[in-house]
Amino acid sequence: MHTETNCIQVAVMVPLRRIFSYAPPPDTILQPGVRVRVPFGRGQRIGIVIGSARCPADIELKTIERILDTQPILPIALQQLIHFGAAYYHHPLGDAWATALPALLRQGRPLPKPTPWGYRLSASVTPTSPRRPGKRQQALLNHIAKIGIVPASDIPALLRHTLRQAIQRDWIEAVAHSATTQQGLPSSHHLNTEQENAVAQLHAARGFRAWLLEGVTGSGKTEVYLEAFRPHLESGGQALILVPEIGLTPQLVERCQARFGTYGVAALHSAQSDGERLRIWASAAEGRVRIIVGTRSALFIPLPRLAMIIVDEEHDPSFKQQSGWHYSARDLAIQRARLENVPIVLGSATPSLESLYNVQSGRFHYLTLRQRATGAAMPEMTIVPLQRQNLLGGLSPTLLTACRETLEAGHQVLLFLNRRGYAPAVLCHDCGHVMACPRCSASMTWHHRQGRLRCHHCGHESRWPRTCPTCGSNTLITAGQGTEQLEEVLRQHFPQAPLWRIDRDALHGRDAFAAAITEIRQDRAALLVGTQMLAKGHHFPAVTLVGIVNTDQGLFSADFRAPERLLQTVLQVAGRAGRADKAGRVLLQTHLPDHPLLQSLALGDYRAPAQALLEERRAAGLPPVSALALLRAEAHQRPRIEKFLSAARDCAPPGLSVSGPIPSLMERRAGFERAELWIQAPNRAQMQKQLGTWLAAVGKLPGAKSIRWTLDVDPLLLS
DNA sequence: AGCACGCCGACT
DNA sequence: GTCGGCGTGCTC
Repeated sequence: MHTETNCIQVAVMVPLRRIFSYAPPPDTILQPGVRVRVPFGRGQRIGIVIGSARCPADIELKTIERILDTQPILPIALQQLIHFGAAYYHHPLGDAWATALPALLRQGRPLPKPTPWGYRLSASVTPTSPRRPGKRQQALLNHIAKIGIVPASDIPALLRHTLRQAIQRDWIEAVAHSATTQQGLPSSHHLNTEQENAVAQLHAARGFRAWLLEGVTGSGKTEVYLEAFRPHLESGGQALILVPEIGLTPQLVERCQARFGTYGVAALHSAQSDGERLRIWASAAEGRVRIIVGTRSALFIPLPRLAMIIVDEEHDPSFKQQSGWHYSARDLAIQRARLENVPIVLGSATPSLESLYNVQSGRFHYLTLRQRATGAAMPEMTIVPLQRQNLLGGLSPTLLTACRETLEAGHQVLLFLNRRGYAPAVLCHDCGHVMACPRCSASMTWHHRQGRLRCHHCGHESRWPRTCPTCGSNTLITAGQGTEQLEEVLRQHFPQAPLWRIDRDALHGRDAFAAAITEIRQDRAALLVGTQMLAKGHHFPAVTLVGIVNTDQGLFSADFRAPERLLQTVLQVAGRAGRADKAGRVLLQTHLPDHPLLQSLALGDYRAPAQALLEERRAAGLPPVSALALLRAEAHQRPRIEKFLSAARDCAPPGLSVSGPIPSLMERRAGFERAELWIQAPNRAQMQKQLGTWLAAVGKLPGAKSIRWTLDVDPLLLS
């Protein structure tokens, strides 16, 4: 005779692929999605109630220590999204929950009390406080007087103290909820026919539907997003915009604010403090903020009246989390849209091959903007062959001449080089020994200003070696160019031209970047040198010449996605340039002028070369045509990872094609030897179905505990 | 992930 | 003779 009792299943916030059962506290009802504090090991942990089950009464269970929420912390659709994402990427559920929640909630802190929707000037004509407003308070009062009712979300964290004082002194009063019937401001631009068509189709959408909005740079995609929101916002809905990096798209936030500020607009990103993020999170959950612009993690923000999701620059690899839970915010956003039954728009000038493939297979609907809304012509692309040219710091005479002409015409030049530092390598001129990182299989980068050799992969630093460690020679030289060297060469060559270097080393913090952008916008002749940072978000109207300094970097990478990224990066950088009255041109420096990809790219079109790459992927059986996952392993001794991965390969189910172990692209990183298995399947569904049971077996393999291993489903960057 | 238990090298 | 290295095992 077996007796059974009720037990509560809890996803504990530890990276363990299992659920734990607890005895419920007496006289309680626990809904799924409620946070609990549970005894775990010799300490306590936060967990999420997943459900309840019948357990044999003779198993001794610990009891839930404390219930932290009266209501589920996330609505059911988001709970389902986390469960789907944990299952799809085969990540421990508790850890997926931990990733999805703001830090303070993950730590068990209470939800903040609902704050007022907004503030207005107090009705009392004679303030009870005898004190006069201070400088800051007066500024705040003036601001509120001008706007009428200011949403709480529009008041910067800096002014919260000022605000609290002003409320205490009865100058300002809280408004409980959006009593405003205000509408967004009308669009300041007329939409062109293409934009109108796109907006009309989006307005007509009901329920879930995924769109790819392919619009050349400058075609006014943002305008389409904003106008697509309008009716939803007017009927009380909320919108979510995901962007790759918020620091690079402040204009998007500003434009939302300018047009729909009365509805409540907030940005969510990692530069904010935990407290700030939680406040914004809570105000979105309460419906006080109606538009959220955020990076990857904003995907999980609760929006009770969600009406539409946008993923801007959907091709950008930063939507894929590279550590911990390896999820793609873009792909999960589609799942969220499906679960919440709302339309989703993926926008890009250079869509990912994944999205193009989804359009071709009918999963996505397609919208296109071919004209630049500004009326500016697309820049003209020219291939600059480098063979047998005299290069000055990696710059050809053709590019230097073009720079001079552009500066003399009073315009700006943008030189793109995706390499920080002075030189990517230092080597011995006598014996060829390369100064390598002792902990990684990579060369050390020379940083001239700091006078340090630095490894860009693990942060290891050393000084310039006095002599070659192999042959003792003292003739050590740099090889190759980075942005720091480009800056030096250009300053010598064009001493009177203002020069801006835009990379992570030259600019510390968001403010430095914003300040540089403001200066650059001053519209005088100048040289801009930069990395990836220059390629995203900002438009530089005075730039009429773009130089791609090292095009070939993207042609030699062992990452099968490198050509796709090269294509996207070049066209994105090219799109930064020019405006209606100043035609732009782009020079592509290459040692392979006849390369078909470059030939095709030089026509300035994305679709033809992208389609060619897609056909190559199809022929090679690579994503997006098939499904791919990587089982990566790291350990100090190479034989151990090889033994582990071989054993894993040998227990794989027949439905998965597993190859390897092969050394990772970077064989050693931060002192760890690295290798991987490539797992391929005809499609994602089949992959997903078979990975689960296999992974359970892999976890039980000898060595599985002493080797660091991770599964990356739909890997985006090989490393 | 933490944290404890458990066997082999250089130190008070 | 101990302190401590990290291999392995467990967490309801």
